[in-house]
Amino acid sequence: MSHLGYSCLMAIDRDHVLRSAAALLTRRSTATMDEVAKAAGISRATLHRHFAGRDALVRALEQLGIAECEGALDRARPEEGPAAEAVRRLVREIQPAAGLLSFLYGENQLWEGDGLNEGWQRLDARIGALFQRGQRAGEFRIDLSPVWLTEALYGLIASCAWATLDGRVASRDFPTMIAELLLGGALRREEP
Amino acid sequence: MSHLGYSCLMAIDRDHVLRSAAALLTRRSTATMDEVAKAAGISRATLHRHFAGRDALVRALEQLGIAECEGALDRARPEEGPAAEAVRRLVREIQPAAGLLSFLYGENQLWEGDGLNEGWQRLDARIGALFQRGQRAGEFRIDLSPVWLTEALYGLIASCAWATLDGRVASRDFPTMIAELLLGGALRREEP
DNA sequence: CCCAGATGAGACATTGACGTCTCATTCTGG
DNA sequence: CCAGAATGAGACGTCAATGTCTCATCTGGG
Repeated sequence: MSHLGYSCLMAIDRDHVLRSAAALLTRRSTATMDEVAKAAGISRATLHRHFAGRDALVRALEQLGIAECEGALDRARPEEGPAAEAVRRLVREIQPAAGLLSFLYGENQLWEGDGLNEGWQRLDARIGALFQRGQRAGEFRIDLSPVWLTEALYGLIASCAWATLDGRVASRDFPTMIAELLLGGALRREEP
Repeated sequence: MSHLGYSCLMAIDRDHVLRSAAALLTRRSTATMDEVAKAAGISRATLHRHFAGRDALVRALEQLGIAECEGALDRARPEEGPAAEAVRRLVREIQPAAGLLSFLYGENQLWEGDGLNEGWQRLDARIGALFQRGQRAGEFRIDLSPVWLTEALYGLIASCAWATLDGRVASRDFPTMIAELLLGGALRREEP
């Protein structure tokens, strides 16, 4: 029956190819299929055996990004403890996927059609619920909607990932910069 | 001598074409030269008489974006009064250019080469100076660098412009959402 | 050893966007 | 009204990326 599917060898390779592509496209989102193949250390023919075309590759990266986000969200335990601490945990857990996310964020092809992947909606709902929980608990202000806070979180992640690649922000500061700005803002807190 | 240049008529048209292109590319950043021409109500031939090619068009849009930002910065009087108020004025003044900026923000072609337009460096310096002024005055916290605050401002503008296009954020809330999040953060302030 | 599956290298056609060109038509200022 | 400038429509040619195909080679399990 093996003529119908792929051997187990291709499964592990596929993941490696996917991650190489993510790393490359994070830097140069317009990279050629040729460059993607080279970056993964395989030939263009083999790349096409894994992914039917560029579109399929981008869709697979989208799935990977969604899966990484959901994993990060799971590990962050968003229902547990103060909402602010949960946000800090989430940002910390999501950092490894930030590059991939910033690539996907700029891939308009994923957003303009009506075929919006429901994975993003699930994520939006879960992150929005976290912010809402913080509002209900009196931790977060209520004049910024959960939807906007979620959107702003994505935007800050993409910004910081890009600034990190350019060396304008140190990689080790990533979680602090995002979480502190998102939670506390630029204004200095009153002394207690 | 008119065979060497263009009549004054093309000058006003050029601006109209530029703004039509900005409006279209804000929505579909991969729009064709054909679509750009149609959106401006002119033929592709005429579009090429104004801009040598797609690259020239993008560069012209970059110049327009820089000019709009510098104008907004001038009108916001960043040296005047409390830094937080200056930031609020800046965000309000920059809103009309937000769509164009979010397009430019995603145009990697502008950033990856070493031919970075010095206009952006001027803007970075001016906005960074505003945040630094706030830090020196004790208004802003010092654990978030001016460079990062500037980057975050760009990111929030792009996020909010995009969310506005999709109807997830109301256009009239744009200045408040950005300025309040950037300045105050999501955490509820202590009652004084 | 042998063979099926996987790979690499490369040729090939296709496609979509781009840039250039021509020519008839329209507009405009004198 | 008229000459020159500007425009629209469209026909090309070009080019880079893509997707498909073939064939020689490699590899690992039986």
